[in-house]
Amino acid sequence: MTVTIKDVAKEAGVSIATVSRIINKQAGYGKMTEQNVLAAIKQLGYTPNALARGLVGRETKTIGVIMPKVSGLFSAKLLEGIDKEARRRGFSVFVSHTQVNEGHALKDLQVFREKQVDGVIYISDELTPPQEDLLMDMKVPVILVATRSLRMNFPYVKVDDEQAMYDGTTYLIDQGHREIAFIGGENNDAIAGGPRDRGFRRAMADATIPVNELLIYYGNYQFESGVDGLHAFLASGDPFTAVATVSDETAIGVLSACWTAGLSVPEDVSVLGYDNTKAAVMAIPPLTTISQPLDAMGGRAVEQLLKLREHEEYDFKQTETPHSLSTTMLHQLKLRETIKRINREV
Amino acid sequence: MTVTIKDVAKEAGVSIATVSRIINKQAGYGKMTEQNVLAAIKQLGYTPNALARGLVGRETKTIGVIMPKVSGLFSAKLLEGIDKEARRRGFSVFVSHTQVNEGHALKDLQVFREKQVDGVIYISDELTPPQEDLLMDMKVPVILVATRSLRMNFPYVKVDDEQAMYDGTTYLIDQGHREIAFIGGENNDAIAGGPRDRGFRRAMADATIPVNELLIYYGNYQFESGVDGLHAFLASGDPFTAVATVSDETAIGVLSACWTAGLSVPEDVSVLGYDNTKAAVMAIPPLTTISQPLDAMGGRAVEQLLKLREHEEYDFKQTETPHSLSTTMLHQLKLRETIKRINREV
DNA sequence: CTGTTAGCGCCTTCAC
DNA sequence: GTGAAGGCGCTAACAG
Repeated sequence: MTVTIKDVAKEAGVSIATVSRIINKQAGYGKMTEQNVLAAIKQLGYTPNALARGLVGRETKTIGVIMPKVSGLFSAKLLEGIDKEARRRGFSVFVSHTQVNEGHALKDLQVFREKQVDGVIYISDELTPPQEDLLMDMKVPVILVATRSLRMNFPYVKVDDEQAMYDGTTYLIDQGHREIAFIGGENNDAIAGGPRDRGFRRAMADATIPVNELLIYYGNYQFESGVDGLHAFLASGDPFTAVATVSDETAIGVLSACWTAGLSVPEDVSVLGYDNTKAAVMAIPPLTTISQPLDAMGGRAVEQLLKLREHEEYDFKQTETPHSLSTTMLHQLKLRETIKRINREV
Repeated sequence: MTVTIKDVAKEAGVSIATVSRIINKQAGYGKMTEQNVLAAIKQLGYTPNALARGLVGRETKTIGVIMPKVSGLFSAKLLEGIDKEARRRGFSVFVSHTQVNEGHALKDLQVFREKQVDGVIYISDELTPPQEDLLMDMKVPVILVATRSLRMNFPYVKVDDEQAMYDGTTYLIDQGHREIAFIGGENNDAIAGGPRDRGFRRAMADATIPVNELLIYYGNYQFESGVDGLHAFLASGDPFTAVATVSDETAIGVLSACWTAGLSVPEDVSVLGYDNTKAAVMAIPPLTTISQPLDAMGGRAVEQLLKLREHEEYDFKQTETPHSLSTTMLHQLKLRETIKRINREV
């Protein structure tokens, strides 16, 4: 049915071993035979079978990516970086857009294992113990992006979330804001939510501004969290001049809710985002946000992943220090138009 | 190194055939042996090797998806539908977010072929002849989403773009608008751009409103097209009260440019989007748009794909009528807040 | 009910 | 330089 290496061999009048060598550009054959074989290949329309190749060769040139379906834009940007670098290196990418359900990620990892991916990139969610165990069991390189593992020492690629949030909040304070509301991450998770929460609080503390717990809301990084958060703040009756958030989408939710409530941004309330996805530039007004170099992070992730693979390092037992291949990328405050300076009368 | 079916067989004291049967839930073995084998599997931590399986079984339980990196939100919604249905049926999804470059899609198809995907879903872009040829050559089922092939008879899943745009435009007209600008698709492509362009023009014609070519702009479905388009219209000096677009992102670009220009929506200008992605609800003001049931379309695509596979129909020569598995989904006008009624004085 | 035996398409020693 | 042969892990007929 389908044309195989054997057909090519016959057509070219050589053995399959020779064909294999030529396909894989290994040395050991004459210029002439090469011509013949190449001709036969073209003539027959031969395509190598990656399954057979992977079966014997023990590499599939495939890397698996697990990412929660948080924000389309967040994923897109990250994926872009991953995809580009993977492609450059001749790898394909299997993405599992883990849906709502928590169980899926584990199942997807299992599928990755069965499909023999050469490595996995795990994005932005907290790893559960079963996942960690499975990952260790798979004996493949693993890179975490925008997240960390508490129990294992998987190398990660991320920004310093606490510092980033600290810087963002400090900027707000420097602009004269004192009553600052904050919309945090899911259950204030230990991974991204926790550090950002701490960053916010530390900045407030350093400026000796007490934080008003009524102006703190924990959401899930989505648009809805932004609108719900703003409503909660409004309902509290306590005044605030700014709201800092943990994602652009959430910030846009705030923008939207403000608009609905007749509050104008930044005149009535300033808003700070996080991520610097395309949504930030599309927002009205354009969103001032803490920028994560998402595409670079994606590229870096595959780079480190392959490095890990070269070293055949598939063991990630917990240690004191972070894995040597871990990378902390630089965040940056991206000034746009949602934060206004407040002149306080003394 | 890795544990195989053979190890399990030895551990359980049976033959590999029996193990295989049990794994695949085929009939023919005793309760007892099943217990033993299952125990051995668990004990050894055995996982089937999908490559070996695919090599012999001639199915990989994998479907390949090609989609241009147009809009993160557009893709996300569609992918959600695809992913969910595929998962439900035990399939994995390989997505190729075809980047900027046109050459990539063909290369990715080639990779799909080598990896022996069981079918491919091709989204939202015009197929090039080489792609069509390759697809035919691959002998796998193919479904087109939000696009069509001119030369081949691949079944598609889409909305009636012309009618949808006609309806949207007509709505604008019914609301009293006459000077309506239009931002179309890339080069006015034959696939989505063409029909939408025609739909717009037909609606105008039916209302006996001449279209002002200065108020027509062809972009690429992105945010930037919206801002550029609006600027072009403004520069023309000709008055307009509404702008119809071919994507939500473009519409949001218009919103943004209006905001910058000090025009308020919908008071000064009404705006119509297309797609009804999440961006539409996040927009300020929330965007009135033509809704494509993206998630349903995605689900439908895999459904039809697998149906094709059952029938072993891999031949898509051009015919008079569309393929019987083609589906036209219903579009719908999603009224929100970017279109205002105009009362014209007579 | 269960084991034996062929391959699936390819790569990789090992001879020649 | 090139060919023959032995698997990679698994499924699918055949035999029992």
